[in-house]
Amino acid sequence: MEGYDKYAFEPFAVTVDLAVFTVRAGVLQALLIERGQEPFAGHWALPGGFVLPDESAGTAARRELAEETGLADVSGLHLEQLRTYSEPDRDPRMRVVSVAYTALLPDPPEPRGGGDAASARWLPYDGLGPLAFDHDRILADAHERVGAKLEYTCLATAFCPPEFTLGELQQVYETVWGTALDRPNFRRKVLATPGFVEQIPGAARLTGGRGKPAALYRAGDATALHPPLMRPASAPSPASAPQASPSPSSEGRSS
Amino acid sequence: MEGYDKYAFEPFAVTVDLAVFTVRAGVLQALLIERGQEPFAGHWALPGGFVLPDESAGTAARRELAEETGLADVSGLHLEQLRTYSEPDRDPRMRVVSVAYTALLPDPPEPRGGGDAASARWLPYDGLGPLAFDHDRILADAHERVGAKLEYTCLATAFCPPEFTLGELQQVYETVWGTALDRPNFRRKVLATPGFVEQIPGAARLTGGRGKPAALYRAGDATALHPPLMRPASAPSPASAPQASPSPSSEGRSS
DNA sequence: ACAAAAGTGTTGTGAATACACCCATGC
DNA sequence: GCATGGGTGTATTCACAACACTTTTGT
Repeated sequence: MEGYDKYAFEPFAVTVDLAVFTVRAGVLQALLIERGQEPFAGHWALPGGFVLPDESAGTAARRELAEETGLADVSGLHLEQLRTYSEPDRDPRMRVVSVAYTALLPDPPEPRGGGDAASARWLPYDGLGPLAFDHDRILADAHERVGAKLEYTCLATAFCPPEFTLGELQQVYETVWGTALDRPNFRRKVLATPGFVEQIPGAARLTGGRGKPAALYRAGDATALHPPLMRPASAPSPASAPQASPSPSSEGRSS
Repeated sequence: MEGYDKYAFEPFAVTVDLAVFTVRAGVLQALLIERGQEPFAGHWALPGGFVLPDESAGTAARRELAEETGLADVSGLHLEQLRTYSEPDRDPRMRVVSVAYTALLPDPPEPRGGGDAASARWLPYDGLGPLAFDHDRILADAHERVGAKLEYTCLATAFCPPEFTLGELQQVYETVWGTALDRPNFRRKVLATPGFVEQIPGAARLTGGRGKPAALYRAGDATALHPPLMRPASAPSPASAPQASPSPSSEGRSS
């Protein structure tokens, strides 16, 4: 490995895989595509695709997100690099190194993207069967990361439409964490954090059809939560985040 | 991008870059190598190298770490994936996608690795001149990440030798964060977290040559800090961690 | 009237801060 | 003795959890 002979090695393919989440009706859902061909024909897989020669992985991820969701404007969506999966045997066909990204969207349209996706669908995160490649692990890593970031960032608003109620924001937390939160305390905490949300003066909206109309809020410009909004100590908590060595990994091609 | 023609695209090189930190005498230091050839001849760069065809990026990172530090046993060291840098123009020679790793070590030997490193040295993190490629950014990202993880994990012990005093542990925090901490409170916080450290019964050691001998501790088996040990609100705090799009990136070849 | 959902108030407990103070050692 | 660093105690402040209660809507 001295010089820079481009063809010194078997080439590596570099791809992106997308773990796209949304919260709909109190259920955490992930965007998945059904594979039409081997390997893993018939299995669900994460959307993704090759990084093109002149784009960065981040650019490729946003391009794939647009193709896969069919959304016209994907520029405002939250998209964040998760980690890279590079086990040599991730993909039986060839050596594929995949940079995984996590995306969060509000009120998703049914996909059927304009892109090449065979059949893209939103499926509930809980109770997913085994996915193709190591996509189970990627999706689980993404879920863990999103759950953790809700604690110390204002990320939750990325799941919400431009105008939302505090109840809806709370439901994001409860859905991602899988725990119930105390409404008065949640409310105080959110409002006490400057820049997390800003109230829209006159606006209000009914949420469940019944009950008092709720005030509407917009996402603020803050990005961090100080102090954090910690989830109640319940689960044994994975806690030791992504390690270096033991990282299975795989990738999915959508086209 | 339909099939799987291995040579459909200009090949991507996949490399690892290492941001290796240590704390010596209250100074945060990074392991860097001096580049002997263009591009960036004479500049300092992160150690790193190609991922070989049959190894994962994590395996490659640990191999490079051993080569670069010259340490016989590198298996116990903390090594963790940071993120991947993939801007198309990172390296002027060809398309290089680099998976960056962060490593932490205690009381480092002077490098001069058995490896191929031209001239590897520990340099103080503060006041580093511009590094080769986008290694400035990688190193800054790594520093930010380590600082953040000290808050909510037991990572600090990775900077310490097998037996250490609480004063030394505190110095790790102070050095990485660049802030002073209250000793009594730090002590209570650490001891109140079960599994963070465990005292070695009879042992004690002088630290500064003067003063009362300090009790010795070993790293415990805990991995998370609940509740976290937050750094005093001071710096504007980058807070919004790695985003997707704006990620310059580069790589360094050591051989 | 009742249910459902938003919103407010209060109170007790625990944690973090900011100190003051004592102990052991080298010089 | 004094400087240096380890170790203990304590009071104030702050944040949070828990829960009772009021308000506004639809049925």
